[in-house]
Amino acid sequence: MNYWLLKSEPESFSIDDLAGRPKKTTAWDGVRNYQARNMLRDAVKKGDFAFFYHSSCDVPGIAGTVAVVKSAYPDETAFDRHHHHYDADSRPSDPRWYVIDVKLQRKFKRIITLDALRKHAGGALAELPLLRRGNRLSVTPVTQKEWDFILELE
DNA sequence: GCCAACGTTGGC
DNA sequence: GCCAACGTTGGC
Repeated sequence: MNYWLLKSEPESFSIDDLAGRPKKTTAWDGVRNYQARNMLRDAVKKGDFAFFYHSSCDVPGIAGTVAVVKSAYPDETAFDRHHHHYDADSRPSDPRWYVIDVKLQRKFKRIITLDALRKHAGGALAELPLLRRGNRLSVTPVTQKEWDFILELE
């Protein structure tokens, strides 16, 4: 079992949007970066957990946790020519992009802000990819120790 | 809106 | 394979 951090811009999809979905579950679609795709496809598995991170917003930070309820399968938004995430080079016979299904586990009472996380950039969270310079990946791994530590910050 | 830090594209 | 130009991410 592994832990992850998933980024989303709350203006397009927030933790409250997830809470409003049937069964509080959604396909995590729209990942269009190969490194992130590889992790989604090959490493993230049903039974894993992930932080739901709000990026590019007033208060960037971790808004809650989700459970991975389905391992990778093809991202159908890539096949829909009218969809914002359409990719003509991804075909059903040879899909290029993948999704996982996630279910809301817990929304934090208060967001664990990027600022709060940064306070530990020299210590317990020194290796957290999110805090590394220039990090832009929307799917990154979190160790068990980091996971436990961050939960204590709520 | 700015800009750093990437990733991708395409000419050569 | 190199690398300049361009696009995207995301914090500020």
